[in-house]
Formats: sequence, structure tokens, C-alpha cells
Amino acid sequence: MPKTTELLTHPIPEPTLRRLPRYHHFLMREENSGKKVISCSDIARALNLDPTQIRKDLAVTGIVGKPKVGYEVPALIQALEKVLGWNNVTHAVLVGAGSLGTAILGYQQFNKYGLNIVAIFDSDANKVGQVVHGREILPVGWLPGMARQMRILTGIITVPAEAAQSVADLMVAGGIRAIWNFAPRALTVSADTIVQYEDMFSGLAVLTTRLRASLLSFSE
Amino acid sequence: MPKTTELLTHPIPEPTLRRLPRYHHFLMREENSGKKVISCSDIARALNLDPTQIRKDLAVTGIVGKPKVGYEVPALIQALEKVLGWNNVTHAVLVGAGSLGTAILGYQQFNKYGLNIVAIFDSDANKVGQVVHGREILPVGWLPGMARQMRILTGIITVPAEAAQSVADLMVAGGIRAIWNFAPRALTVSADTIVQYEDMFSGLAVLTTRLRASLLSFSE
DNA sequence: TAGATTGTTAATCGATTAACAATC
DNA sequence: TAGATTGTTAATCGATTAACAATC
Repeated sequence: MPKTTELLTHPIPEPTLRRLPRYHHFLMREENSGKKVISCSDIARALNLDPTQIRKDLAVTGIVGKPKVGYEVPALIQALEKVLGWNNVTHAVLVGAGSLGTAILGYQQFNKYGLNIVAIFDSDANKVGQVVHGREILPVGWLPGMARQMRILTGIITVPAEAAQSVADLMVAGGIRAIWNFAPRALTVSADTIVQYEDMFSGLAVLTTRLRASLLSFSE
Repeated sequence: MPKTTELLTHPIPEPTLRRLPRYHHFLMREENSGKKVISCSDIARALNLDPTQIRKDLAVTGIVGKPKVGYEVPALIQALEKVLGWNNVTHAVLVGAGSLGTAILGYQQFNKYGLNIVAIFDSDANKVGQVVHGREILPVGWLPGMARQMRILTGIITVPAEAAQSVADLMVAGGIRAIWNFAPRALTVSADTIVQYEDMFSGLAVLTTRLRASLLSFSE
């Protein structure tokens, strides 16, 4: 194997990647309340995690802390944003102007963290032409052409499960390479396309099952 | 250790639990298209998973398959619903009548899978009294009393991050034992309360980071 | 300095995957 | 029967946690 392989940035484990935004949120809050420096144990206590785990997670940012002191909050925030790519804007199209779709479109926080939804589509002729959050709903047939022309690489699916696969096909046809899928439906896409499932039923299943287990163990 | 301990149902690993709803969705679809029996390899192909993993996951339902044939679809669906508790209704209150909150309230699918949102609250006096999806928005101060009186054990938080902790406090005060938290904020709650985080920023972080890695590896 | 905290290596834990006998 | 598929045990893999030297 050539030496360059070792120089390639080691991929960040997914569990770590999922925790980084939580650290970022917490650090922003601490910075706002005037904190200049923070230790892993502080973060661990607030987020209910193991301090060693946090140390390992933060290592991926390249930031080094001072023994007995901790990490500089602003530098750590900056480094996290760099790793998460929140400085570069990700342009995306969204399909499905239902309540979830418009909620995501209107969620200012996403914009703040580098997600820019440039167009919203729907297949419903009654919805096409309506304006939501300042953007006109476009016919979904326009997606492939527009995505290709604007070189959009990210697509968000918020349509009902039955329509999700056909929307994914349109996205792939439009050159989209990463799909954020909120529909409870497994998608079949080309090998070079990434699908990130955001299945809220999974979360609900964990919650209700844990609740039942907890009630049983307390014999209630 | 007394023998009864061994009889207690072994807790289902979280990764397994998160996959069960995906199996359920897929099986429902297969049943609708008339399929009576299904094999692990069929499921594996459709969901892009390992057949052995599926066999192990399905074992938690207690359903046994027939070698060379597979599993009976209707029985498997029933068994999954039982494990996931989708037969018993989970009553819940929701706080935060913003776009995400109303989207969740209006999402019929949740109702179908055993989640019944009995009341929606907000702290904004302008919103209180408005009706969304047939339910009047109530002042958040009423939450503890109502939750306790109706014996609601589940709460959903869809308020901005700054307000999430105070809402969680109200929920705990109202006897709520499981919180589904959509706000990007770590919550501090009593030991007997479960918090399920549904942080969409984690999903976004995974998506954009993977996309960048993919683009780099293809040297584009 | 003494002691708290970092960074890192080793041990543990748990989940995924491989191997294979049982069975229809 | 032969061969596909199940169920289960063992091996592998990867993430978390523990231990501890380095350091401010």
C-alpha cells in the first residue's frame, strides 16, 4: 500500500460524528455565558457521557487541551464547525411540501449550520405555485433538470413512503449524491449515492419500549 | 440471584430495536402486494442488511421460520407490533406549537402506530387558544396538572433549545416518565425519567460529512 | 510542588458477521 | 433426495471504558 493512503484523513466513526453537534451546542451555550475554557469532565457531566469518550471524540478536531486547565472554548467551537463542514454551505433541494417538509424549510437553525434549501418541489398540482417561507413550490418533474443545472448534490425527501422511491430516482437522475430521507422507506439508489435515513419511528420505538421496560421494573 | 431474574425478558439491544420498525414497514408493503411468506435474504436485499443479522433480530419476536421457506408474513407483522407495543396506545402531551410541533401533531402515521397526542401546549400567549389539527393550544402552565390528572406518561418537546429544560422540568413535575426531545439540548431530569433525543443535527452531520468524504475519494 | 486533567495504550464490552449443523 | 434456508455457536470487528504516564 502506498504511503499516501496513510495520509488520507481517517474516517470519523459514526457514533463520534453524531455526538459532535451535541458538543457544539453545549459549547455555544457555555461561550455565551462567558466561559473561556472547559474540561472534559464539565462536558461529561452536562451531557451525561464518559469524560474519556469526550477526550477521544474531541481529538478528531486536532485541538489539544492543557492538562489541569482544559480546552479553549472558542477554538474548540471553530474546530468542530470545520470538521462538521458547517462553514461551507451545503445546497439542497427538498421534495414534499407537506407539514414536515415546510417545517424543515422554515427551520432557521439548519440555515445557520450550513444547510441552504434552494428549491422545494411537490407532485400535487394544487400545491405547485403556492409560496411557503418565501419559496414557490415547483413541480417535481423539474427537479432533475434544475438540480443538474445548479449542481445541487443534496436532496431531502419528506414525501409519503409510497412516493419516496420515485423521488429518489428523480434525484439520482438529477446528479444528486446524498439523500436525507425522512420517509419510512428503504431506498434503492446507485452505488455512488449516499442515503441518510431519519426514521422517526425508530426513535419512537426506542422511547416506548424503554418506557414499558422502566414501568415494569418499578412494578407499576 | 433468584431464578425469576432469568425469566425477566432480556432487554432488546438498541440497534435491533431501531431496525424493527424498518422490517415492519417493509413487511406491510410485501403483505399488501400479496406475499404470504418471506425469507431473510429477501428482507436483506431490500433493506441492504446482512441476512444473519435479520435472523437474529427477528428472533426477539419469538417467531420461528421454516427452513427452505421463510417466515409467515402476517404472523411476523403481528409479532413485531407486539414487541414494539404498537397495539397499546401511548398517550402523550406535546409542547411547542411551532412548525415541527404541528407537523408531528398532524402526522397521521404516528397515530396509526400507537401514539396519541392528547394535548398541545405553548408558552406564547398569541398561540394559546388557536386550533391546530382540531386541538386547541393550551397554556404550558396547565401541563403538570393535566398530565397528572390524565396520567399521561409521555411528553414530546418541540420548543427552541433555550426553552427545552424548563419544559422538561414541567413534564417531570407532571409525572411524565418518558420524554421525546426534538430540541438540540441535553436535558437534566430525575433518574426515573427516560429521555430519547431526536437530534436532527446529528443526522445532518453524518450526511454532509459522508458526502464530502465521498466527493474527495472520487477526486471530484 | 502537588494534584488535576490531558492524551494514549490496553482491556472490556457488545454488536456484527462467519461458519455450520439442523431441517423442511 | 438435494439443496435452500433457518437457528445458533464461534470469530471478528469496532466502540466504550479503564488504567496510567505525561504535563501544566
